[in-house]
Amino acid sequence: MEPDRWLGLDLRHLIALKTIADTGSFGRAADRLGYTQSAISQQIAALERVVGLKLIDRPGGPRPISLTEAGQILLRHAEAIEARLHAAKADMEALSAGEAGRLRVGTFQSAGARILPVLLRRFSEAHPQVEISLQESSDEDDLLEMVERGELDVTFNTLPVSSGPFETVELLSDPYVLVVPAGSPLAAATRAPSLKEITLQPLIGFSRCRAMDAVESQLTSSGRAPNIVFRSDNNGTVQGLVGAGVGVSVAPLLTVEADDPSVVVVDLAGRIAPRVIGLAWHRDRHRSPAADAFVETAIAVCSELSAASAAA
Amino acid sequence: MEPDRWLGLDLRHLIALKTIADTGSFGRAADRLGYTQSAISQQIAALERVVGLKLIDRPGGPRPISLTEAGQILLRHAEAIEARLHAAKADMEALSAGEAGRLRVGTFQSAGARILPVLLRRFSEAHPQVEISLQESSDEDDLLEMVERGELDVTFNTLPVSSGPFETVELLSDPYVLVVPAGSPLAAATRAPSLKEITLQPLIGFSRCRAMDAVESQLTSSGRAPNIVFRSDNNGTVQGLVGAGVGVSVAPLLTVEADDPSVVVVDLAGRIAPRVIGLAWHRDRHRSPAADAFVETAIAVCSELSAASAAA
DNA sequence: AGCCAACGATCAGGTTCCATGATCGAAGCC
DNA sequence: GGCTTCGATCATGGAACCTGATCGTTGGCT
Repeated sequence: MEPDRWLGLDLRHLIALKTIADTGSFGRAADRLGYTQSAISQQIAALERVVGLKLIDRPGGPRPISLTEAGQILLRHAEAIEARLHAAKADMEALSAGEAGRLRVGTFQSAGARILPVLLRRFSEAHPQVEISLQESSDEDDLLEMVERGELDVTFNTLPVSSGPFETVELLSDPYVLVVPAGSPLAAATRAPSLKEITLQPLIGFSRCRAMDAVESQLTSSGRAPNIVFRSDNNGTVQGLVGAGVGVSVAPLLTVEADDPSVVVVDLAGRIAPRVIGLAWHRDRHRSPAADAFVETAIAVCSELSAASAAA
Repeated sequence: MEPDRWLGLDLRHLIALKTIADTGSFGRAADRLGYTQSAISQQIAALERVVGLKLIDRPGGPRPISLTEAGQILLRHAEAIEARLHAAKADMEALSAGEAGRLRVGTFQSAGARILPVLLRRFSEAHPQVEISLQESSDEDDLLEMVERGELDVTFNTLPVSSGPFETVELLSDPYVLVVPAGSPLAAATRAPSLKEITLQPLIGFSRCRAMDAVESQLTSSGRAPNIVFRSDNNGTVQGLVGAGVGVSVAPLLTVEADDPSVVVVDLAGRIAPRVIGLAWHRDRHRSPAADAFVETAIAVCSELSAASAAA
């Protein structure tokens, strides 16, 4: 049996290829990786011998290098192998931490505000030895990238998630409502405002994210782009500006403080598709018993939250 | 920036882990890989230092070794990384072959008999420089494994395919029919026989495969297991035995030689779900222009076959 | 044309790690 | 106790990675 030279391939050579592609030069890749340019040159030469193809065009002199087609194709594989290695590393670290280990959870504000308090209390009662660490971002795709790099074990996200090595479970549907200042003509209306009517108002929006883009896309399909006058990451800020009369807001129901007398919440009667909140984790990773339990608890909590809001 | 010791991980060490798991001992893994037992011992020790966990329990003396939980989890990652490397290797080899290269296609008999002649003629007229190499198997999952290992570029298969890193496209629906001996009472019946009636007959079956299992499962759901008296890989054999009066056969329409006067083809009126034939390829692999063209041509050919059989 | 800068390739040599072959330690069996 | 089976460890040679110096190519400027 002849040894397969591919098995002798050095993972560091794949990382060198990736860093060259990223930085655009052998020298800058060497700086970033803490090698000399000579080492990088030799690594790529070794990789080319394994692969049997030229991976990088070197025109000579000060002209910039470029990846060949083979180089570009191999780069995709290199990135996937690196990601898989991150997943393996994350699994080993989680196992090292053991049953009393940490569960690293990603969250964004509106999911955090309503689901997490109940969920964390319920979960911690059942698993007091498990430490939860939370990472918040206003960008769901940021959280997914962290899951992919093994930096988070599980994250809240809006579904469907961006494509990638993820598995998800749906937790709840969160309908969009129109938040208007108390005393606004829209507050007294007896029917849901049309999308076009909403676009005629100054709009207080949330920071750009996949869910927000979907809302704005739906508003735009009414024939007029929404007039966003302000964006914030912060639920309270958005609602405060509405109450102060600066504008109205299309907001997920979960983000709205219902007791606030300065605003009125107007049902949109399904004119905007509801936001679906779920949990996502890395498809390739081993699921620890703690992660399993966290997901199960989240499903139960949100089922109760949904039932409670259907009864109200 | 501290170098990540995971990047120094040697792929051969992952393969050692996999082979130990497979063979159940360091010594046999060494034999299989062409190393000494000492090398294997040191490879696993090095891997355990990288990972930070014990991967294999060595009870000592002649007692068998076993993988720890960490070992089992890492094994899954090792297998995925190896598969990805195979995909990369296959892509590089395909690129080496260039535009005039080979396209390795997997097929099974019934797809082969009816689709391939037209398809190959059409494709070769349009791409005379591309050499097609065919690999036939009666087991669709066998073909999928070869796609996964990079040994095939694309394969015919019944959909949906087994889970794995595949992408598929649907080509056509192939209804199951009952093939009975000419002169059989079932040949003269004016309505489609029930599944139970079919299970009362001696049945000539095809070799076990996912599609065949699905048929047998549907027959069994009528309350009685099918009475399989003979199995064959070969369409002609099956039909010959039916014509000789040995039994009847539930066969995909595409496999049936319609001109044979010794048998009668009975429509089953949808009592058995039709077999869906498609093409599958490796999700992680680069798709060559030749592979793209082959898929497009297959779609066109099968669209015409379906239209022709709807008109007949 | 000569000089300089930017860039990657190659060389010589030191260090690290992989693999072999021999030996040791553990455990079961007769 | 002796033998067998099995993996660990040791000593050593060879291969490959990495550094630092030098070489070759190219473009731009004077």
